[in-house]
Amino acid sequence: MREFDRAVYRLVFQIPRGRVATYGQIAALLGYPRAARAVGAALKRCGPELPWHRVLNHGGGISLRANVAGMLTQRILLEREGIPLRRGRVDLKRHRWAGPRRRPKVTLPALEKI
DNA sequence: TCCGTGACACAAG
DNA sequence: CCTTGTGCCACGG
Repeated sequence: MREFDRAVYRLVFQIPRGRVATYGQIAALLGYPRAARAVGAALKRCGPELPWHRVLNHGGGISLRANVAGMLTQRILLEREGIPLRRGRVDLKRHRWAGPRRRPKVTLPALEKI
């Protein structure tokens, strides 16, 4: 297992139910803004425990071109968790994952007073 | 090590 | 809306 693949899986695993990300977004979040294709390649090799169906192409569509069964599967998995597809696309404006939450800084005003 | 292959992205026509 | 062409880069043979 390659480091890049592990990094992809680690991140994709964090995408919550009801949210989606794009291949390019995952790549960028990992620090490889031009490795979107490599993300797709990594997901092709991932196990079923990973929420791979939450990763879409730049237009919010499903990229499993030649795999009809896979496309249907991804669509079903998405709709099952409340992500609708209109004309074959997910509304990224509405469902895009914001990315992993960095640990909040602990400089709270309340603490300053103490 | 080199080379072809994409579950991509983006711009142009 | 297409469709094509180009850039990209990890992976596998």
